[in-house]
Amino acid sequence: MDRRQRKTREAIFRAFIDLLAKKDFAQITVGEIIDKADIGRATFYSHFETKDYLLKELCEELFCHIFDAMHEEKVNHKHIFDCNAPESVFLHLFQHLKKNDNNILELLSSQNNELFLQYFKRNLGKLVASQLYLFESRKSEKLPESFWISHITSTFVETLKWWIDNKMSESPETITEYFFLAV
Amino acid sequence: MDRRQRKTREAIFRAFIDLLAKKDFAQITVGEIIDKADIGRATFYSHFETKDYLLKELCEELFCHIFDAMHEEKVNHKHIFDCNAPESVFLHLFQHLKKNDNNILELLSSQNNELFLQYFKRNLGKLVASQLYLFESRKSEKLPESFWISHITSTFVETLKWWIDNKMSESPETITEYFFLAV
DNA sequence: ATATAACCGAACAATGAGTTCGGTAACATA
DNA sequence: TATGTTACCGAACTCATTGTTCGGTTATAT
Repeated sequence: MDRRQRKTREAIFRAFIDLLAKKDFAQITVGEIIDKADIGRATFYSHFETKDYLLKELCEELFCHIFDAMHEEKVNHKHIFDCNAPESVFLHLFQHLKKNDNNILELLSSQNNELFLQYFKRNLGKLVASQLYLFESRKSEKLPESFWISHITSTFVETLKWWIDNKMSESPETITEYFFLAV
Repeated sequence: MDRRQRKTREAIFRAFIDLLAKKDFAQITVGEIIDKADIGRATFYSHFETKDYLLKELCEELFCHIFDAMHEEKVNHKHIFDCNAPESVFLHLFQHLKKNDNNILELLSSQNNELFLQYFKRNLGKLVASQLYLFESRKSEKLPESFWISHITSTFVETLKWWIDNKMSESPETITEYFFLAV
């Protein structure tokens, strides 16, 4: 990819995340983004069809970043998905989220987290569904599978929200414990 | 209240709910609302400061409607909040929601339910907090109270969402059972 | 060295938000 | 029934924002 394209794209994302930390998505204008990113108007529209697509691509990038990083750690340490420690997948997720590599936390500030978390939930659901055997219990037998998957996924996201609202003061280990107690 | 004011207000709400059933809140314009409601532009703005306030007032009205109706039933039948049947509060909520008196279900269609449910959750949280003793269990001892309240509230809302997505084909009794199994 | 592709910037039309104002009709009160 | 008040109409208006266009300029790849 052309270095110019890459720099422009990064400048837009940076400006966008900065603005998201301050105000709601709906209130952010394209004018503000291009001013902060210091690029021309036409350039913005040559990169992103609309403001909504910008958000969508940002969410995708963050999401991939989290799961790719998780995947790498998995390969290096080789102790994830250990059947004796089913909670390790989620522990790693919480750990990675706390690292806040790409200012993810700013995106997750209470105003806009709904947007990313919705996206997050849709994809996390697939992971949960594929790892459902980890959650077998007395409860799961009495509930429809789709309800059960949806409940686990939602509980993860709600746990994450609670953690963020609490300034992430607890350790990832503690949060993982809360998650498995709740679910 | 002046009959003219009441009629105008109702026409606006009606048009707004109709539109919400078809498209996302962000895509609805004031122009569409006043066309459908068949009123003047200035009239709209004399009733509602902005489109956002219209949504806020609609949510408040729906929310009050649900809880007021619940309150009446409570007075008439006198068997809610029976300590032997802690689930009855939530059963009544599910029952009332299924009745769909004011086209609530259209507002809760998957596109926009996030908005109302957020509002719903904020207020339901207070109810849960005041009735927390109903949920005492092995789990609750090990979790911070604020986490526990937030989890119960979220699980209720997520259960409701799942029910709506499933066309509300289950009975309120079954859903109440699912809710108490999950939480 | 040269062709290509990205960027600039300035202008443009189109849309929607929210306001203003003079005229009309419905309401409450006496 | 007469009168003053208040809500509504409708049409025009300003303003902010969106998304597009185009000719000129600069960075990049080969």
